[in-house]
Amino acid sequence: MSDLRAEINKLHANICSGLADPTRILILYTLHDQPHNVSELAVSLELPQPTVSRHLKVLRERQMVLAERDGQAVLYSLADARIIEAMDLLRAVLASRLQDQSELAVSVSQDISS
Amino acid sequence: MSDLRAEINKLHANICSGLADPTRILILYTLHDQPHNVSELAVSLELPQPTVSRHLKVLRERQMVLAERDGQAVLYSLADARIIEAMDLLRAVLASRLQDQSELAVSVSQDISS
DNA sequence: TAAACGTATGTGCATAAGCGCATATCTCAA
DNA sequence: TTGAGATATGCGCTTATGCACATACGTTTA
Repeated sequence: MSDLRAEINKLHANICSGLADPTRILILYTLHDQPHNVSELAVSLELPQPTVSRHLKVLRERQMVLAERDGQAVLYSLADARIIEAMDLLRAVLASRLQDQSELAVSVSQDISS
Repeated sequence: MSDLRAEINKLHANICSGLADPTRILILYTLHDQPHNVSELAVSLELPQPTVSRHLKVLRERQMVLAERDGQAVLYSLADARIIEAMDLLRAVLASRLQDQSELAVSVSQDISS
């Protein structure tokens, strides 16, 4: 494989690792609703402010969110709505998986009781 | 937030962490072309067989690939094409980002030379 | 300029991830 | 049933990630 492709895959993996945390997923969906500053997020997500700030740093470094100063606060917003689209697709994959499993569970319990 | 939502976000993050590695991205795109067994992947990706096997385990645990025995070999295939759709969307996000940066680079160099 | 507010980061710690190597396990054929 | 091929895993190591706490930094207002 070419070095260029390898480099692109690294960047791609880097974006994906931005998604690979439940708190950051929550932050991204929250910012998709509307922009928020750090302390708003900390309150509504019931997390310590430094924790939120650190997660936002991860997302900012990957340019998945935009940061804009607003007085003493910093307003964060989603950088690209396609990130949400991608997450929704993965949620759909997850939903199918869970449905398969629950159907399997039902058929197993029917099998046991017959 | 409800515990259920938190649990779903954990599962969601778990799937995303399956994508958060350049080698696994490569494997997923390769399996999207067509199913392959482990040693085929190891040869074509130029990686040690144990490395490929371990990455496949990660993907298998998350039910992102399917494994089917085929004689002595194990044939792996992509479990859900929407995984590729999601990755393509994230690649598009990445492409936009890189394009913005290159445009910025051009405008900076024009600015310097003027 | 000092105090107050909002945000970011340094530090220490615990846990998880990735890799290379050797080796165990499974499957088929002789 | 033994050997060869294909796949999976145990082990040791290094690096990366997430968190809590304290604290530093930046901005506004008094």
